[in-house]
Amino acid sequence: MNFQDILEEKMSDDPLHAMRHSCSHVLAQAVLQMFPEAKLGIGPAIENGFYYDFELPRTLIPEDLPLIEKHMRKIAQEKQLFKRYSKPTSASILFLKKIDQKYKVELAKDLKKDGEKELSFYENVMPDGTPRFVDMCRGPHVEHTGKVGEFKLTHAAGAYWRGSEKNPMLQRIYGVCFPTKKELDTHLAQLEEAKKRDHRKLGKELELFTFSDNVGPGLPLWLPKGGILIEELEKLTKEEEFKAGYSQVRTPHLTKGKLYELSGHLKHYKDSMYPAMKVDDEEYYVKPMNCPHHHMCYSATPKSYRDLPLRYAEYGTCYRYEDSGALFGLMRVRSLQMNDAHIYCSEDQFENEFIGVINLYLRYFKLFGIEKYVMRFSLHDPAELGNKYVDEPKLWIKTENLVRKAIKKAQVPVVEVANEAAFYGPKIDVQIWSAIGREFTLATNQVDFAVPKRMGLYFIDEKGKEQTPLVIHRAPLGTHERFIGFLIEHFGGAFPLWLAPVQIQIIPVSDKHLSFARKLRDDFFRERFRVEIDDTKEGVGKKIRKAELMKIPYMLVVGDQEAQEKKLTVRSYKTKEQTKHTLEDFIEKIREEYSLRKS
RNA sequence: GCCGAGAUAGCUCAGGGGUAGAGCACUUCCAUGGUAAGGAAGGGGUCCCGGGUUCAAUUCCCGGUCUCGGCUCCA
Repeated sequence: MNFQDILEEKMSDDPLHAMRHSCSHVLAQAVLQMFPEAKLGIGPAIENGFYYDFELPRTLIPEDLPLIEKHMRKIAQEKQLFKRYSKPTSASILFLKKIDQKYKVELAKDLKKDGEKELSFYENVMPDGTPRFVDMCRGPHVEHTGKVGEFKLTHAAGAYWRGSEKNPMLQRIYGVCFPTKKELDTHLAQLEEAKKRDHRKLGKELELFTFSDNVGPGLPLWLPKGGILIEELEKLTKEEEFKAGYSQVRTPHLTKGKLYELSGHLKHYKDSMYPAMKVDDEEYYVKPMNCPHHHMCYSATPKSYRDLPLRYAEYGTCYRYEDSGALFGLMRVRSLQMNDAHIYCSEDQFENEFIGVINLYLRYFKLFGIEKYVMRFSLHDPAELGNKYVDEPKLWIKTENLVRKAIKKAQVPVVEVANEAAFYGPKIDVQIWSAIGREFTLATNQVDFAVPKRMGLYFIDEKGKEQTPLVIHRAPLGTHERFIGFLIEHFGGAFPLWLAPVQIQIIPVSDKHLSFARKLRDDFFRERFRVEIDDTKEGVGKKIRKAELMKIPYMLVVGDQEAQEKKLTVRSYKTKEQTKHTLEDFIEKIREEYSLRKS
């Protein structure tokens, strides 16, 4: 269950919800007018609009959508009443029989099986009583089709019936819907704005990363400017982890398959791993995760309870063979560098450690100004024990309660969601949305009560007895790929000074001022600032424009004036204002701005 | 992986069964400039790849690759 579904549940008593859902009925009716043999799937309201799934005699083409919209507008004008019945009227039965709605029949049977006593039907009838459309539906609906608001069909796409890839694929039509034209237009304009922030577009424009057909899908190549983002993030996390008592380990990208047989990953993960390579009669894999490697670091030497908690961190590079259709810019890739760490602790230490991790998350999010996220407490599903999850029913409950207690103590709001856990334990996932509205897990904080035991990890307790440690897997900054993808959109490409690949652009007024510019650049280099000189033979205006497009925080125009006055003319990307500073003052100012990172 | 759409210059895109187009970028020359595009000239293409149809395919058809919109899956 993703946040979209959660939202939908929350929305169901919202008047907007009834309007959008009613709009989906209008869509269904319109589609039936165009394709009388269409089979209806489901048509819920979603955030900002609605969709409806259909089985159609032919594939929709983009030109179909305006035609369907036209039918919809006519239906809206007709002000057909929405009438609720606990069973379909005779007119509706006729209607239903004629079109043999097999998906609706399947739904009705399942609802009955689930103990739903009474199904409800919504009929659309003309003001004179002529029936036009009927749908089995829980409702609620607006009074008549004239009240379905302002809508626009946005796109069509395939979608499995009832979300299962075992089922046939239906055609889904998406639309947006708002009470007024103005709100609709505002929303559409916002979508356009969001496209400008799309990390795939900005990543290209700002020369942060690229993909190459010669390298492969989902394998991003970080260009120098993107490399700086990576360097800066790693600097930050290493400082934070140092302060929080982590130590850094380094592990190879490869391992014998044996390791994953031992850990249990092979059973649960094989499909999303690159296939094994055979070397010296041994199967080797590229690692899809770092945990088993770290566990081998743990077990390298005997551990005492005095050693715990032990925190092993590594920006580990992993490879996952994700479905080709799932790849999406930097947000879903096949090679990823994870802000990983594993905390080995006793049960008594667990709560403190877990809360420590949550607080680290919150500190990072505050630093980046990340406000729109949801913490999802991902639980197991008892029905999937022994299959998707390790078969330890009692340990699941126990561990989930441990986490629940820690969450309560940390006072962070979470949404509990079943059947989202890792195979080895419950987790807290931080859900965020990309500029175009797709949901992703940005960061994750997991508890593992199973793998350490399987792999024979232990420590000697106070009584000299062997005990299995709990392991917390944590990745507050997720992976470089997804986190930077998110940051690009979050900042719209205009990074704060400490992250900006180029912090200062020096703009000489003419060639005469190049040597002055170079001397200045060296002054900034000494202070470890990232500076570039625009030494092209362009006018100042053009150079400013280029620096603005690259969203560089500070631009220094240097010419005769600056040389004479011994002052710098500074243009700020943020304020677009020009100010004058001595070199010393300016360095002091940007140093201060830099220090905000540490707050 | 599944359903659908797309791929033309470094980038953004137009075009179309018979010498391939624009803007920006790039190179050179002129201009030596003051806060979002100075002027001129020039170079640049396997029209994604492989097959088929055709006198002729970048264009039409089939297959593949990659990207995109979704579904499924997931950091």
